[in-house]
Amino acid sequence: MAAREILEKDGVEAVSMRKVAEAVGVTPMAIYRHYENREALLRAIADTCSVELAREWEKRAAAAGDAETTIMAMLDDFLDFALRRPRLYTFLMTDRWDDARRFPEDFRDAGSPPFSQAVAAVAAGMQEGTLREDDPLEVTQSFTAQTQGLVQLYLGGRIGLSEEDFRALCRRALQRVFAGIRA
Amino acid sequence: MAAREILEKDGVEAVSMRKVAEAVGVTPMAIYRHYENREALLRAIADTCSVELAREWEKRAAAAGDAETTIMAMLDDFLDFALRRPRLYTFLMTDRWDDARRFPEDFRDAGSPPFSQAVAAVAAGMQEGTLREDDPLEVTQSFTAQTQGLVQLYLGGRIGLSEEDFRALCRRALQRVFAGIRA
DNA sequence: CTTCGATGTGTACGCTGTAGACGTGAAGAC
DNA sequence: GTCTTCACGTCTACAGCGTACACATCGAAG
Repeated sequence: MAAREILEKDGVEAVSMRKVAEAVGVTPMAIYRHYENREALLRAIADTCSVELAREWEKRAAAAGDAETTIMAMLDDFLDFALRRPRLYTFLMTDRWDDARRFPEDFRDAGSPPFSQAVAAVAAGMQEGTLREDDPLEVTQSFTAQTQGLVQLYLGGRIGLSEEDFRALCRRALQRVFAGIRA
Repeated sequence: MAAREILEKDGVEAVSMRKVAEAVGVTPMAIYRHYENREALLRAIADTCSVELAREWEKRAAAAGDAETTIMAMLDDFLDFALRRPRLYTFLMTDRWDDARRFPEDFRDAGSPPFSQAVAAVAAGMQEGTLREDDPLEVTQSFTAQTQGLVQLYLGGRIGLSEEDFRALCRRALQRVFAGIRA
């Protein structure tokens, strides 16, 4: 998939049928034999990447430790992805999808693998008593949304910190969710 | 500013020089006498809207109550804006700006009025003892990022809830930040 | 009256997604 | 062997985009 390389390098808006066609060595219209339109092409890329990403993350899911430790490790994985492949991240996470996976239904089962793993960690934490009894799905979403918000700000150029400082900021923010901010 | 109406109705990508020109009753190139290019035009819209928004929010800033109450009220204001004018919200908050305001420097002073008000509320909460002593800026960012993340998911069609349910979800998420999730 | 700057128009170029007509070669039916 | 079909590709064309550039208009200042 040559289109995916263009995407990772220059962002979605750079993925034009003509450029993809040239990269593949074919005329632009030939692509339409395989994808209904540009949107469908982009979606195919998104699906492929999601699966890949899920497989990457699954490997480290079986780490030992309590829920908080596991979740902190997941944060690092997530930031690795977001900061090393920002174009792909933006494409997968923040661009508008008309039929994207939806919370809560699609996340109940294996809809979004990384998210499911986080939910599992949270549920385990509640079982082992290190996390307060609550809806695991919502709790997970509470802090994943926070990280996504921070990453979005960072990638949007709105946080003037070095990558390292930003990662530390994310960790502190997440820790506040664990600890609460109320006195 | 006719461009702004197009933006609110159909989103940034619908704001073309030709459409704006037609709406104003002028040829596309005439716009270039007033704005260097499309980017500059968009930025002018963004600036105007930011100022308007800041003025709207300032009105309700002088509410009584403790920090938590004040912040919860601000959440409602924020969601009002995000849900009633989603195109404008996305444009102002999530689209990439090359020289957007940056955290933390630009937010230290009056860089972002609504954000500053939230920071003030947090600082007040720490002073009055209802919030744990911490960096007010970072604490504020911790929960504003969460809300922005949730809104982004919602506007991206990734949360299949009614507006009312979504608002409730945001409130619960924010309350978890106050209380913490740790047992 | 002339000059000048601000403001507009008209035309054109290169980019985009994609519709529609056409070619072409391999697979299966008779 | 011939004929049909179909997947796959090309070529051309159109409407839309941002915008560079040349030119027109017009009120004010000299």
